[in-house]
Amino acid sequence: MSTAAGRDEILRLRRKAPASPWLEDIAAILRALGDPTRLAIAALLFATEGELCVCHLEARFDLAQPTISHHLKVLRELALVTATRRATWIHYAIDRERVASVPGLAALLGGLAREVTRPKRACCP
Amino acid sequence: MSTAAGRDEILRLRRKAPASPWLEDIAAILRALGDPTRLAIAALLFATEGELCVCHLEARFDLAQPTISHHLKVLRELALVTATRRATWIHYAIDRERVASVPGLAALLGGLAREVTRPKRACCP
DNA sequence: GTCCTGTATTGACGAACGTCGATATACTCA
DNA sequence: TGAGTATATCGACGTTCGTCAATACAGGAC
Repeated sequence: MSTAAGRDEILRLRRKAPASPWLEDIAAILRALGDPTRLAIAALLFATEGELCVCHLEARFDLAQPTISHHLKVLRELALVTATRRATWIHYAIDRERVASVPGLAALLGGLAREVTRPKRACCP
Repeated sequence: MSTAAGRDEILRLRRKAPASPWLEDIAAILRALGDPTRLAIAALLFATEGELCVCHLEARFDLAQPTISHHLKVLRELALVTATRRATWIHYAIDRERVASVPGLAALLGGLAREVTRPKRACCP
Protein backbone atom coordinates (compact mmCIF):
# COMPACT_ATOMS: atom_id res chain seq x y z
CA MET A 1 0.00 0.00 0.00
CA SER A 2 1.49 3.31 -1.00
CA THR A 3 -1.54 5.59 -1.06
CA ALA A 4 -1.46 9.02 0.53
CA ALA A 5 -3.75 7.75 3.28
CA GLY A 6 -1.39 4.86 3.91
CA ARG A 7 1.55 7.17 4.19
CA ASP A 8 -0.32 9.44 6.60
CA GLU A 9 -1.15 6.44 8.77
CA ILE A 10 2.51 5.51 8.90
CA LEU A 11 3.42 9.06 9.90
CA ARG A 12 0.75 9.04 12.62
CA LEU A 13 2.09 5.82 14.05
CA ARG A 14 5.65 7.08 13.94
CA ARG A 15 4.72 10.17 15.86
CA LYS A 16 3.06 8.01 18.50
CA ALA A 17 6.06 5.71 18.69
CA PRO A 18 6.33 5.03 22.42
CA ALA A 19 10.07 5.31 23.02
CA SER A 20 10.75 5.10 26.73
CA PRO A 21 8.27 7.17 28.75
CA TRP A 22 11.07 8.08 31.11
CA LEU A 23 13.28 9.28 28.30
CA GLU A 24 10.34 11.24 26.94
CA ASP A 25 9.76 12.83 30.34
CA ILE A 26 13.39 13.81 30.71
CA ALA A 27 13.44 15.21 27.20
CA ALA A 28 10.45 17.38 28.08
CA ILE A 29 12.28 18.71 31.14
CA LEU A 30 15.41 19.44 29.11
CA ARG A 31 13.34 21.18 26.46
CA ALA A 32 11.78 23.35 29.15
CA LEU A 33 15.17 24.21 30.63
CA GLY A 34 16.48 24.88 27.14
CA ASP A 35 15.13 28.39 27.33
CA PRO A 36 17.63 30.72 29.02
CA THR A 37 14.94 32.49 31.03
CA ARG A 38 13.45 29.28 32.37
CA LEU A 39 16.88 27.85 33.08
CA ALA A 40 17.77 30.95 35.05
CA ILE A 41 14.48 30.85 36.94
CA ALA A 42 14.99 27.20 37.83
CA ALA A 43 18.59 27.79 38.90
CA LEU A 44 17.54 30.81 40.93
CA LEU A 45 14.82 28.89 42.72
CA PHE A 46 17.18 25.95 43.24
CA ALA A 47 19.72 28.26 44.84
CA THR A 48 17.05 29.78 47.03
CA GLU A 49 16.26 28.47 50.46
CA GLY A 50 12.47 28.57 50.53
CA GLU A 51 10.39 30.51 48.06
CA LEU A 52 10.49 33.50 45.77
CA CYS A 53 7.51 35.58 44.80
CA VAL A 54 6.70 36.44 41.21
CA CYS A 55 7.53 40.10 41.62
CA HIS A 56 11.11 39.12 42.42
CA LEU A 57 11.39 37.32 39.11
CA GLU A 58 9.74 40.13 37.21
CA ALA A 59 12.32 42.49 38.66
CA ARG A 60 15.18 40.14 37.81
CA PHE A 61 14.33 39.49 34.17
CA ASP A 62 13.67 42.15 31.59
CA LEU A 63 10.51 40.59 30.29
CA ALA A 64 6.86 41.51 30.33
CA GLN A 65 4.81 40.13 33.20
CA PRO A 66 2.74 37.72 31.05
CA THR A 67 5.95 36.26 29.67
CA ILE A 68 7.28 35.47 33.13
CA SER A 69 3.92 34.02 34.02
CA HIS A 70 4.03 31.84 30.93
CA HIS A 71 7.48 30.49 31.76
CA LEU A 72 6.40 29.74 35.31
CA LYS A 73 3.41 27.85 33.97
CA VAL A 74 5.67 25.68 31.82
CA LEU A 75 7.83 24.83 34.83
CA ARG A 76 4.72 24.25 36.95
CA GLU A 77 3.17 21.85 34.45
CA LEU A 78 6.35 19.79 34.50
CA ALA A 79 6.16 19.73 38.28
CA LEU A 80 9.56 21.34 38.56
CA VAL A 81 8.21 24.16 40.70
CA THR A 82 5.30 24.63 43.06
CA ALA A 83 3.21 27.73 43.61
CA THR A 84 1.53 28.74 46.83
CA ARG A 85 -0.66 31.77 47.24
CA ARG A 86 0.08 34.04 50.19
CA ALA A 87 -2.41 36.85 50.28
CA THR A 88 -2.07 38.78 47.03
CA TRP A 89 1.30 37.28 46.21
CA ILE A 90 2.15 33.91 44.77
CA HIS A 91 5.38 32.30 45.89
CA TYR A 92 7.29 29.78 43.82
CA ALA A 93 9.67 27.12 45.05
CA ILE A 94 11.68 24.42 43.33
CA ASP A 95 10.45 20.86 43.79
CA ARG A 96 13.67 19.24 44.99
CA GLU A 97 12.21 15.76 44.89
CA ARG A 98 11.33 16.17 41.24
CA VAL A 99 14.77 17.60 40.51
CA ALA A 100 16.38 14.66 42.26
CA SER A 101 14.41 12.26 40.07
CA VAL A 102 16.44 13.35 37.06
CA PRO A 103 20.06 12.15 37.28
CA GLY A 104 22.50 15.05 37.26
CA LEU A 105 19.86 17.75 37.26
CA ALA A 106 20.62 18.92 40.77
CA ALA A 107 24.30 19.20 39.86
CA LEU A 108 23.39 21.16 36.76
CA LEU A 109 21.16 23.66 38.54
CA GLY A 110 23.61 23.90 41.43
CA GLY A 111 26.42 24.60 39.03
CA LEU A 112 24.53 27.59 37.69
CA ALA A 113 24.05 29.15 41.09
CA ARG A 114 26.81 31.68 40.50
CA GLU A 115 25.31 32.72 37.19
CA VAL A 116 21.99 33.86 38.55
CA THR A 117 22.10 37.06 40.55
CA ARG A 118 19.52 37.42 43.21
CA PRO A 119 17.22 40.44 43.00
CA LYS A 120 18.48 43.19 45.29
CA ARG A 121 15.43 44.14 47.25
CA ALA A 122 12.27 42.48 48.35
CA CYS A 123 9.14 43.76 46.66
CA CYS A 124 6.59 42.09 48.91
CA PRO A 125 6.32 41.32 52.60
CA MET B 1 9.25 58.06 23.60
CA SER B 2 6.48 55.64 22.84
CA THR B 3 6.56 55.43 19.06
CA ALA B 4 6.40 52.11 17.26
CA ALA B 5 10.03 52.52 16.24
CA GLY B 6 10.99 53.12 19.85
CA ARG B 7 9.23 50.01 20.96
CA ASP B 8 10.90 47.95 18.27
CA GLU B 9 14.28 49.23 19.38
CA ILE B 10 13.52 48.18 22.93
CA LEU B 11 12.51 44.73 21.74
CA ARG B 12 15.70 44.41 19.70
CA LEU B 13 17.84 45.30 22.69
CA ARG B 14 15.97 42.89 24.92
CA ARG B 15 16.56 40.05 22.52
CA LYS B 16 20.27 40.84 22.54
CA ALA B 17 20.36 40.99 26.32
CA PRO B 18 23.61 39.22 27.16
CA ALA B 19 22.69 37.06 30.12
CA SER B 20 25.58 34.83 31.07
CA PRO B 21 27.25 33.30 28.01
CA TRP B 22 27.78 30.11 29.94
CA LEU B 23 24.13 29.89 30.89
CA GLU B 24 23.24 30.58 27.28
CA ASP B 25 25.54 27.80 26.12
CA ILE B 26 24.11 25.31 28.58
CA ALA B 27 20.59 26.31 27.59
CA ALA B 28 21.46 25.59 23.96
CA ILE B 29 22.72 22.14 24.90
CA LEU B 30 19.60 21.40 26.94
CA ARG B 31 17.40 22.58 24.08
CA ALA B 32 19.23 20.23 21.73
CA LEU B 33 18.84 17.31 24.13
CA GLY B 34 15.19 18.26 24.61
CA ASP B 35 14.31 16.29 21.51
CA PRO B 36 13.76 12.60 22.36
CA THR B 37 15.62 11.41 19.28
CA ARG B 38 18.67 13.55 19.95
CA LEU B 39 18.61 12.65 23.63
CA ALA B 40 18.56 8.97 22.72
CA ILE B 41 21.36 9.42 20.21
CA ALA B 42 23.50 11.24 22.76
CA ALA B 43 22.79 8.64 25.46
CA LEU B 44 23.52 5.84 23.02
CA LEU B 45 26.85 7.37 21.98
CA PHE B 46 27.69 8.10 25.61
CA ALA B 47 27.07 4.46 26.51
CA THR B 48 29.19 3.33 23.59
CA GLU B 49 32.85 2.67 23.91
CA GLY B 50 34.26 4.18 20.73
CA GLU B 51 32.15 5.13 17.78
CA LEU B 52 28.92 4.30 16.02
CA CYS B 53 28.31 4.70 12.33
CA VAL B 54 25.28 6.49 10.95
CA CYS B 55 23.71 3.35 9.57
CA HIS B 56 23.49 2.00 13.13
CA LEU B 57 21.46 5.00 14.15
CA GLU B 58 19.26 4.85 11.09
CA ALA B 59 18.46 1.26 11.95
CA ARG B 60 17.77 2.12 15.57
CA PHE B 61 15.36 5.04 15.01
CA ASP B 62 12.33 4.92 12.79
CA LEU B 63 13.09 8.13 10.99
CA ALA B 64 14.07 9.04 7.47
CA GLN B 65 17.79 9.29 6.75
CA PRO B 66 17.83 13.08 6.26
CA THR B 67 16.15 13.49 9.64
CA ILE B 68 18.84 11.50 11.42
CA SER B 69 21.45 13.46 9.54
CA HIS B 70 19.83 16.69 10.66
CA HIS B 71 19.83 15.66 14.32
CA LEU B 72 23.47 14.65 14.10
CA LYS B 73 24.29 18.03 12.63
CA VAL B 74 22.65 19.78 15.57
CA LEU B 75 24.70 17.73 18.03
CA ARG B 76 27.83 18.30 15.94
CA GLU B 77 27.39 22.07 15.86
CA LEU B 78 27.15 22.09 19.64
CA ALA B 79 30.38 20.07 19.77
CA LEU B 80 28.64 17.31 21.67
CA VAL B 81 29.65 14.71 19.11
CA THR B 82 32.46 14.32 16.61
CA ALA B 83 32.32 12.76 13.18
CA THR B 84 35.17 10.97 11.44
CA ARG B 85 34.97 9.57 7.97
CA ARG B 86 36.17 5.98 7.49
CA ALA B 87 35.92 5.04 3.85
CA THR B 88 32.30 5.39 2.80
CA TRP B 89 31.00 5.44 6.35
CA ILE B 90 30.98 8.24 8.87
CA HIS B 91 31.40 7.31 12.51
CA TYR B 92 30.12 9.40 15.37
CA ALA B 93 31.40 9.53 18.92
CA ILE B 94 30.44 11.52 21.98
CA ASP B 95 32.83 14.28 23.02
CA ARG B 96 33.35 13.33 26.66
CA GLU B 97 35.31 16.45 27.43
CA ARG B 98 32.45 18.61 26.23
CA VAL B 99 29.97 16.54 28.19
CA ALA B 100 32.10 16.89 31.29
CA SER B 101 32.06 20.66 30.90
CA VAL B 102 28.37 20.70 31.76
CA PRO B 103 27.75 19.85 35.42
CA GLY B 104 25.57 16.77 35.79
CA LEU B 105 25.36 16.03 32.08
CA ALA B 106 27.46 12.89 32.28
CA ALA B 107 25.25 11.60 35.07
CA LEU B 108 22.18 12.38 33.03
CA LEU B 109 23.36 10.61 29.89
CA GLY B 110 24.73 7.73 31.94
CA GLY B 111 21.41 7.37 33.71
CA LEU B 112 19.71 6.88 30.38
CA ALA B 113 22.01 4.07 29.32
CA ARG B 114 19.40 1.42 30.12
CA GLU B 115 16.77 3.25 28.08
CA VAL B 116 18.60 3.11 24.79
CA THR B 117 18.80 -0.29 23.20
CA ARG B 118 21.80 -0.96 21.06
CA PRO B 119 21.16 -1.98 17.47
CA LYS B 120 21.44 -5.73 17.08
CA ARG B 121 23.75 -6.18 14.16
CA ALA B 122 26.50 -4.23 12.56
CA CYS B 123 25.70 -2.82 9.15
CA CYS B 124 29.18 -1.77 8.16
CA PRO B 125 32.67 -3.19 8.68
C1' DG C 1 -20.14 47.14 47.92
C1' DT C 2 -15.78 49.81 44.95
C1' DC C 3 -11.03 50.60 44.00
C1' DC C 4 -6.29 48.86 43.71
C1' DT C 5 -2.64 45.67 43.04
C1' DG C 6 -0.58 41.11 41.87
C1' DT C 7 -0.94 37.31 38.87
C1' DA C 8 -3.05 34.37 35.22
C1' DT C 9 -5.21 33.76 30.72
C1' DT C 10 -6.26 34.92 25.97
C1' DG C 11 -5.21 35.83 21.24
C1' DA C 12 -1.99 37.18 17.95
C1' DC C 13 2.46 37.54 15.73
C1' DG C 14 6.95 36.14 13.76
C1' DA C 15 10.70 32.88 14.51
C1' DA C 16 12.39 28.40 15.17
C1' DC C 17 11.73 23.45 14.98
C1' DG C 18 11.04 18.40 13.25
C1' DT C 19 10.13 16.00 9.44
C1' DC C 20 10.11 14.68 4.76
C1' DG C 21 11.28 13.88 -0.51
C1' DA C 22 14.46 15.25 -3.85
C1' DT C 23 18.93 16.11 -4.85
C1' DA C 24 23.91 16.66 -4.25
C1' DT C 25 28.36 15.05 -2.62
C1' DA C 26 31.93 11.75 -1.42
C1' DC C 27 33.82 7.46 -1.53
C1' DT C 28 34.55 2.41 -3.33
C1' DC C 29 34.70 -1.07 -6.62
C1' DA C 30 34.81 -2.96 -11.13
C1' DT D 1 35.82 5.73 -16.56
C1' DG D 2 31.00 4.50 -14.72
C1' DA D 3 27.77 2.36 -11.41
C1' DG D 4 26.56 1.86 -6.70
C1' DT D 5 26.29 3.11 -1.84
C1' DA D 6 26.59 6.17 2.37
C1' DT D 7 25.83 10.53 4.04
C1' DA D 8 24.85 15.51 3.67
C1' DT D 9 22.29 19.44 2.01
C1' DC D 10 18.22 21.82 0.11
C1' DG D 11 13.51 23.39 0.04
C1' DA D 12 9.07 22.92 1.72
C1' DC D 13 5.45 21.81 4.98
C1' DG D 14 2.84 22.01 9.34
C1' DT D 15 3.73 22.54 14.31
C1' DT D 16 5.51 24.48 18.33
C1' DC D 17 7.67 28.27 20.73
C1' DG D 18 8.69 32.98 22.92
C1' DT D 19 6.91 37.23 23.27
C1' DC D 20 3.65 40.86 23.75
C1' DA D 21 -0.75 43.92 24.65
C1' DA D 22 -5.17 43.47 26.27
C1' DT D 23 -8.04 41.48 29.37
C1' DA D 24 -9.72 38.60 33.20
C1' DC D 25 -9.41 36.95 37.82
C1' DA D 26 -8.18 37.02 42.30
C1' DG D 27 -7.50 39.11 47.24
C1' DG D 28 -6.86 43.17 50.43
C1' DA D 29 -8.10 47.89 51.81
C1' DC D 30 -11.36 51.21 52.20
